[in-house]
Amino acid sequence: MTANPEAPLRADARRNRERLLAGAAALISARGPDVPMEEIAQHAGVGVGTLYRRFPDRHTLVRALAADMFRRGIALAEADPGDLTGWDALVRLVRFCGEPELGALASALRPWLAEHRDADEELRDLTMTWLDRFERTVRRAQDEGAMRADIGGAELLNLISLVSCRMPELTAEASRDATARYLEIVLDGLRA
Amino acid sequence: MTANPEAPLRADARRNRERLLAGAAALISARGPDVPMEEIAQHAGVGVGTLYRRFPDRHTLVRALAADMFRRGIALAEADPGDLTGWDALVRLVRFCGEPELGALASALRPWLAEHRDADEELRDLTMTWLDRFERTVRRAQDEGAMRADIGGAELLNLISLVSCRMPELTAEASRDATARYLEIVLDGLRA
DNA sequence: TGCAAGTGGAAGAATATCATCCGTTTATTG
DNA sequence: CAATAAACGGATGATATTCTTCCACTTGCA
Repeated sequence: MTANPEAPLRADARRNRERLLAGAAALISARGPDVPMEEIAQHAGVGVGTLYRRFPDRHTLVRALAADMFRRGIALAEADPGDLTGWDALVRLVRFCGEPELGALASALRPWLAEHRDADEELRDLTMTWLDRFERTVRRAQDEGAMRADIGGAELLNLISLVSCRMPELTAEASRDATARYLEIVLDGLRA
Repeated sequence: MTANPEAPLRADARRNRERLLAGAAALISARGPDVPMEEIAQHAGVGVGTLYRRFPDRHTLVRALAADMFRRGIALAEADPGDLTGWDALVRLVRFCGEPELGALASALRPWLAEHRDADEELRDLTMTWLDRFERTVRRAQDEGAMRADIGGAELLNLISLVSCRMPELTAEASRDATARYLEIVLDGLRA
């Protein structure tokens, strides 16, 4: 019990933590941030006790998911290979938002984020960084004249997140396919 | 107590019934089909007792909302003034789906409908009629060569409903405006 | 092999929602 | 203007759901 709070986790514990995060992301994408903690645990194949040891309450868990999501988006935006036009970089980014692990989760967390972002400095920072990276790409595409100028990055992001939501009445693959198709239409609508 | 179950309602009762339906539509659009019955009653300015007398359970209430919604959509599609091109008729229809009373409600009820439609003949009929009217317009626009041919009516309807959802973090008007803007982008993306 | 770290899941507490019931109020009718 | 049936409100007890803790048992690791 000398327990350093930052002590490295035992191997099995780390594995379970990953399973919990992945399972929670999938479940929350489909059913919103309020799915019972017990289901999240079951879905990850662990007991509730384990879930609560790793994430003392729902807020901590959801927060971790949101932070992860932003970091992946930011990383992708910053990994832009320099040889793309602004438009192509935007297409790349938008298509990536169609991936369930990013788009469907973002979609499910949108109301939760709107409510909790302001009270949490790290989340606020991540949001702003992500938005900034996205807007930068949008502006490049607009400056090239490839994209319509009457919509901003924040708004476009919102539209994408609406279209990327997991549709629970469809299978996971069908939902993902539908999202991809819808995003192509939106992209066509964005052309100048 | 000879009560004919079809007896005409007293004037105040009919008024309250309307208020309940309108309030429930708004509330459910914003927060889904599971909002507490008590809130629905409060929002309409009546007691729960009154709500339960008019709609013996939640299913009956939601069903009434859904049926109403379909009927309004069908009526609009059938009221198509003959002098429009297929494309213009489609635009008219899609824009109307942006109205909160139709689009946001449809959006909120989508999962509920997917689950309950099959067990309810009248709902199934209404769904099919509405879909048929919509598809007819879509096909007209496609036959004219004005609209891309790689998306069907059902799919387009689904896309519209995603974009038309009420965004609870925005005011009602802001949400409606955003939807309208998004629909214009989608419409541009639909052009052949 | 020893033991601290990790685990599962039963169980009690806390909360939220349902749905009924009945004393009171109101519209309607003659 | 009464008389009366219809409608109303909202307190209330029943139910269901979800949270969170706790501890006897298991397991990775030095």
